[in-house]
Amino acid sequence: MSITKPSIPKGTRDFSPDEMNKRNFIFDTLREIFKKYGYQQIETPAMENLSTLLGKYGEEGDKLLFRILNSGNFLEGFEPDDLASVELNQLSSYICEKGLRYDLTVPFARYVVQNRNEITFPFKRFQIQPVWRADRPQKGRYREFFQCDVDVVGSNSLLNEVELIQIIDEAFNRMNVRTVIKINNRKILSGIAEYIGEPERIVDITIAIDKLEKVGWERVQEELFQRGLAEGAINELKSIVQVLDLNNIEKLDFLEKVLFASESGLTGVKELRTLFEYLEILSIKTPVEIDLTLARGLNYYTGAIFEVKALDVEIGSICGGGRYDNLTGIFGLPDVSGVGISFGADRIFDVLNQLEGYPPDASQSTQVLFVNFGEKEELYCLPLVQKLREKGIKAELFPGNQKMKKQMSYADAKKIPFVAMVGETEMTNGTISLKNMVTGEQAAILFDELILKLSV
RNA sequence: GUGGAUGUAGCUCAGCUGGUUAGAGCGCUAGAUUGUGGUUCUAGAAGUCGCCGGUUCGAACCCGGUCUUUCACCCCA
Repeated sequence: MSITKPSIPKGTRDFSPDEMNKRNFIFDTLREIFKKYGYQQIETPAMENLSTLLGKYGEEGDKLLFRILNSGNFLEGFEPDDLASVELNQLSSYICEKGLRYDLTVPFARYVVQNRNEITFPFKRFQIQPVWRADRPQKGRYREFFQCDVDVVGSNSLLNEVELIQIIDEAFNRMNVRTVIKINNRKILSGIAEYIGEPERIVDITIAIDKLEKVGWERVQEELFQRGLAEGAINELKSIVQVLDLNNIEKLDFLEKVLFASESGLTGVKELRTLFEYLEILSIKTPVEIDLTLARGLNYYTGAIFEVKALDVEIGSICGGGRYDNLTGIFGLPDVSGVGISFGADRIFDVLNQLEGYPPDASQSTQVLFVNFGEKEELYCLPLVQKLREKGIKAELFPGNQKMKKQMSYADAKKIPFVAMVGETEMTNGTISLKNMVTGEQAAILFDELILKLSV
């Protein structure tokens, strides 16, 4: 067997202890907040049956699914000729029956339907797990990344939308990331599609206007035309979408007038009005703005659509979600409405890295290292270290009687703030020589003093 | 899936129009300092120049392919 250069698959990453400290800061913060609002954690398997996954994310999504080759002789019954003639896609459906999860929402829907008899509705759940997409990696985009989902299913109340905005607000404030929450409503988009006389083309319309901010109206117009929309409809669309300068209430007033003939459009406007009424009595620090160009890729949103953008870093959205009225319907449980958002932990990680917005102690691990001077000293220090740990102090005894220099360097490399030295002299005196690794000061103190010094 | 860039020591990068033993800084190891890290000084180890093939007397350098990383498009956290 030849030695191969160690490597990891495209689009995946290792995380060092230092990076894990930072990532855990994100996960811990989110988990704590989710729990505070009454959400319960679940996990689902990394792999799902392909039948659960396929067709849920559109044609594009199917292509990006990682498929898992069946074990055993998966080619049994195939002749070489068959392999040459059969379509690649078809072939994979014969030899793969499992795939890696693509997001957390669809597995959650599956979970809800499968466990509907055990679940008390409304069901508030959160889920922090990796997902996989066979996408081509680029900036802020990985093949393996973590999503942190919070959803409520089984409740139509707009209170849920409000609560999710509160969660977003609190989360990014705690993480010191300045953001803006963009919000839209699928019903308004439907209303607009009705208004311009193209009610069937809502998907084409939303995909095109989603790019407005990025490429400008000219290009959007072109794309709409290519997608076969009538010129008159495009012009009417323009007059509606380009109300960017208005504030939220003005936008709603405007839409209410324009969409008077569309029942769904008016419902959407009303929903947003209610939402803003609630938001007003809560002190939300993050700006929330209505963005009619916000459409998002997934087709299953039916009401509110959210997206959160970092203000100080160019990285796309770091959190997104919306309401989906009938997600569980495809698994045989109709009329269960859900609303949820997903925090993109890896992008938040990238943002925090660029802003250096971690709390200063986020990388500190061990508080005190005991230098190992030999066998007698080991026996003397071991119980001391144990006592410190019982007090909740992170302590370690260097494994092995290595050169002092080596042991000190170890403490230095690990950024351990204190080194305790107990040799013959200290054992006789019953003291500990404690060195502060930041200031370089050193003093002989008693063990009880050490405990006091390290307890916070 | 389409198009562009990239790959040289553990890391960040030099390396002239192709020319003989491929360099630096940081890091690492050892010593100065056998109970003191981080600073300083001295010495040392370390590279199939991503991989495969081609052109050439000669390739890190030119050409083709392939893989990696990265940027944009599509799409998306």
